[in-house]
Amino acid sequence: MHTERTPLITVLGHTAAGKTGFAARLAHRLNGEILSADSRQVYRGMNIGTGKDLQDYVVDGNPVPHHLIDVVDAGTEYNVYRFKNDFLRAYTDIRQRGKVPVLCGGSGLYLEAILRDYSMLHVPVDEALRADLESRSYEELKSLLALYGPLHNTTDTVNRKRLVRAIEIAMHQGSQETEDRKPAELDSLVLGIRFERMNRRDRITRRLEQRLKEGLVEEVEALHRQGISHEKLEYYGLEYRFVSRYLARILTYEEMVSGLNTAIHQFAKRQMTYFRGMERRGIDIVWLRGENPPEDTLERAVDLSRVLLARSGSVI
RNA sequence: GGUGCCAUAGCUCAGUUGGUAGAGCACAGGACUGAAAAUCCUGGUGUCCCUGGUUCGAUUCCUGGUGGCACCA
Repeated sequence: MHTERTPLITVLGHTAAGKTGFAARLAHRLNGEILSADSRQVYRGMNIGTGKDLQDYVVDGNPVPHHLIDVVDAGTEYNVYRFKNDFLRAYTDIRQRGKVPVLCGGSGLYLEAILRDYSMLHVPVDEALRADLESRSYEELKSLLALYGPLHNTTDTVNRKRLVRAIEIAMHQGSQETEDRKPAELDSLVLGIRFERMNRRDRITRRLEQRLKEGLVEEVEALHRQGISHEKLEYYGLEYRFVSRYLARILTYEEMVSGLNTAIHQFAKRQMTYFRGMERRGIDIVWLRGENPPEDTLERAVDLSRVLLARSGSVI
């Protein structure tokens, strides 16, 4: 049995780099389809705040098919495990139809889960276990997790919630054989779009102003009216967190805008740190300057993609 | 115009009984496998408003400016 290498083109970059429009144009040229790698855009009804620019998927009047957007209801939970499963299903589907898969997004963990093929088993919530762990102290939970060997995830011990989940996963893995699936190895091209720091900040600030004009506050208000609590809105992204605090009168309008702007700048910086980390862990990223003429950048990306597709025997 | 108070990091402010200074936020770097736009770690970036004086030494005390705030006219 030979190991087949299947192609995957990835477009990543910090927020407000114009990834979506770029990936859509690239996919359009390559007869491809987009797989979103955005941990926020999976939620239905969260549009302005997650930057779900659906019009960007239309290139010269032609809609480019996209996946992994609007896959769950707002207010429910989603995570990297579910993302990986959803990705594999969509990816297989795209390949079977002979299309070129283009992964596009800025959620570093989600991207890396695909590009480095994280192994993740299905581990259901164990209510009995959780109830049992409820009474344990933080230190007790920590030593309990330590019984299962070295930490798989170094951020497992940052709080109780993560500790409990880590123990749940560790116990589950101990109780069953390690998964022996052999995923098709990816033949990967990773393109990264980045702007210089000052330009990145300008773009973020301008886009935030734009989103406020488009009705960001009203969107969050509507979600809250539908029954998503302020407490929950804290976890659906920066826009929802800050606007929710404004609606709850914890922040003034001015504090909300400036605080949100700052938080997005910090997030973009963290994204870049994550991407550098991915490079250190062995993922090659071809960086494209956002400041360059878009046509030149697109042609370069098309050329690089064709080399990859020819190598993997795909016809375009 | 008079009197009083204030002036220290990008911002808000501590502090130095005279030995050139430190918090929060901002900012920078890093970590990252089931909430990842999450969570966490590290780092002080400075004409201490200007001028003259006292002093071995002044951001600190004193003189005179400048700017701000308050009160009185």
